[in-house]
Amino acid sequence: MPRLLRGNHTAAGNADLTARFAEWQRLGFDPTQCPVRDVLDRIGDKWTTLILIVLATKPCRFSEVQRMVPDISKRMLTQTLRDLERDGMITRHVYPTKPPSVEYALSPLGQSILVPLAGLVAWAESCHAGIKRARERFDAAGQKK
Amino acid sequence: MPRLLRGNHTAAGNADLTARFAEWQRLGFDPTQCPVRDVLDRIGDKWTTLILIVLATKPCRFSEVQRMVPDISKRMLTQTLRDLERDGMITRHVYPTKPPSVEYALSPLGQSILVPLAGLVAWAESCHAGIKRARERFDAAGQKK
DNA sequence: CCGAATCCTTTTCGATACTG
DNA sequence: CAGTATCGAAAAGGATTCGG
Repeated sequence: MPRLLRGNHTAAGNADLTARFAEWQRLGFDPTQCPVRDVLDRIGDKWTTLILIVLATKPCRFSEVQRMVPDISKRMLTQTLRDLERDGMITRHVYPTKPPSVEYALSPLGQSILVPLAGLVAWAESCHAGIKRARERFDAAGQKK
Repeated sequence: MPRLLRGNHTAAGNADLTARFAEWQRLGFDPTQCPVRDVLDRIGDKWTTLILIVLATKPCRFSEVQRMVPDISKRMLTQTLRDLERDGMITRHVYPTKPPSVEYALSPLGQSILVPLAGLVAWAESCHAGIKRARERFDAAGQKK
């Protein structure tokens, strides 16, 4: 197991999660009540995480973000930025120039999610090769059916 | 800021992410190449995380998992379990009884993702109230338009 | 009991055209 | 420049039925 993932957290992570599970179960996993559902639904969408990381490099204007994330459509960029603003993760400042320019930046809340996000990114990068190997094995075994 | 989120990781999380961003950008964010896309696409779906946490409490049979996660359909349970097995996150053992029983359990890889996941869960729980307040403020401000 | 197969609804996302 | 509005394709997800 990679160095980053060992240590005293291995057991703690498990214990924490299983302890809270009963509580979520009691609430019926209601997405409007369950923080985990709520947060995962957002960072699980196609662009949110990427935009957060872009804004982590520096505050950006609308079209700057679009240049940094080549494939995003204007529609999705607008929508994702507004959702992030609504959740208090980013700030939006309009400079009354002509034509107008708008700058987006991470709020303290947005900054703070980068920490657990970085943990997940580290896990993804260190385990991705293993996942791909597992997939190949699985698919190869399936062929023999 | 909650205790769990302070400390020497606050800056490191940011630096790590921005450093890697350039590399992902160079690869065109290809989902088949980018570990982060690949991992987030999975844990971002509706059931994967929940099932991982269920199996973290103990190995379970198919119908046990279904009982623990009330709203999941058989179709999605089957599919999510197979995807997790394919990625090497869980193991599947068939006991040749009659009728057959099948037991699912976390693999070491599946265990290891619980660590970064627990970090995200902790963040979600400690920040969810703030997010909800931000939403109310945003929506209230929007009314005045 | 475990799951495959089918059908259908909902959600998400992209393309395009238009506005202040 | 920074969006909005509308449309349609595609994917995800749910309900139901069937089979080993």
